[in-house]
Amino acid sequence: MAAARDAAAREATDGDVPDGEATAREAWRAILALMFSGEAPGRIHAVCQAFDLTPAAMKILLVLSGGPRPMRELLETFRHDPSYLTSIVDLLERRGVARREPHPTDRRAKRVAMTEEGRRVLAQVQEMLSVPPASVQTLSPDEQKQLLRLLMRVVDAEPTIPAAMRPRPVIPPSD
Amino acid sequence: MAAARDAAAREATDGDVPDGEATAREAWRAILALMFSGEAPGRIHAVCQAFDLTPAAMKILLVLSGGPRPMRELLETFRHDPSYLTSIVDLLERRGVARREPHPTDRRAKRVAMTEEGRRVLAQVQEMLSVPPASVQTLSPDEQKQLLRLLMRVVDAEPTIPAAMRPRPVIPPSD
DNA sequence: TATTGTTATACTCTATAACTATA
DNA sequence: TATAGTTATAGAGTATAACAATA
Repeated sequence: MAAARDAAAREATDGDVPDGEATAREAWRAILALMFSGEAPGRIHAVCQAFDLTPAAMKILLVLSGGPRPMRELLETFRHDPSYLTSIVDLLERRGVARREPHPTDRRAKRVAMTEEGRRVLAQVQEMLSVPPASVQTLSPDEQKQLLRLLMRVVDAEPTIPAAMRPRPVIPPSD
Repeated sequence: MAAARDAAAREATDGDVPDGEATAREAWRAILALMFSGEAPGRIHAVCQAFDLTPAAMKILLVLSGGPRPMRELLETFRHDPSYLTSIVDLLERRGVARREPHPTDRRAKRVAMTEEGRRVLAQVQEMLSVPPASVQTLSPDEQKQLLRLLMRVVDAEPTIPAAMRPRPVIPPSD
């Protein structure tokens, strides 16, 4: 822990960061700023409240949209404590959005599957979360397309992002 | 609360969203995905642990970089409960990164100011947070510049983002 | 013996209610 | 009487330790 801090201190004091990395860093800082301070934190909070789910439970729900998952796999994905995952799945079951089912081959294990109610809730959660902050509309339609194109490339390079969370290309209206 | 859910349900079921908004929405979803599931959550957690600060305390520190702030103003900015702000400032004082000082004109009020140690810690925190996920390097240097340019425009349109969190333009090396 | 998951418990983060001091 | 901030306390959210069942 002290080691990490020392490394940071070293880099923070001498300013000769390669230029290529500097651009990526500033872009990343922009993304952090948008998530940390704009309308985002309040809205995520509001969505969780509206559906009586914790942020952790909501993220699990997003992953379950891809199909039933053994608890073991969810643990690897989220790096939670096993007992905490138990409580999250308990909550999801109480809300009726997911249920435990026996693992087909390993009788020790259980799988977690999304219910029909879960699909309905997920659709609404995603709808509420997806509303962009007004500041994005500062960009022209063309610039917005540019931004989406670049961000999709970045997201595509992140293997751990569940399919339901990935942006989809916008198809121009057919009429 | 039920009203918000109903509105979401309505939008989630009929798919005729205006195309311009659809692009902004997908771009925003990409940003959410990067923050929710990539390397980001673990790293934010790690930084807070490394400096023994809570996420809330770290955000206050970022704001204080702009100068001393009355607690009242911090409450407006973060919409926390007053008693919770008290405990956050207590923590910042215990860590030696900020201190309370009397308000110059209103003897009821107090201002919170960053210490020299606070400036050192802030520099290291920002250094650690600013490391972009590897996926950003998927983009060419030119594309990274494009991305930064677009994101800076969006961030500039968000008035509540503190100066210390805003991305800075990358100046090409002078040699 | 190792692995999957649960129970019981404790710790951290955040909010609510009642209070003190100043305006 | 209203406002700035604190204390005491309660409630979520998350982790640690000991355990039961299956492999």
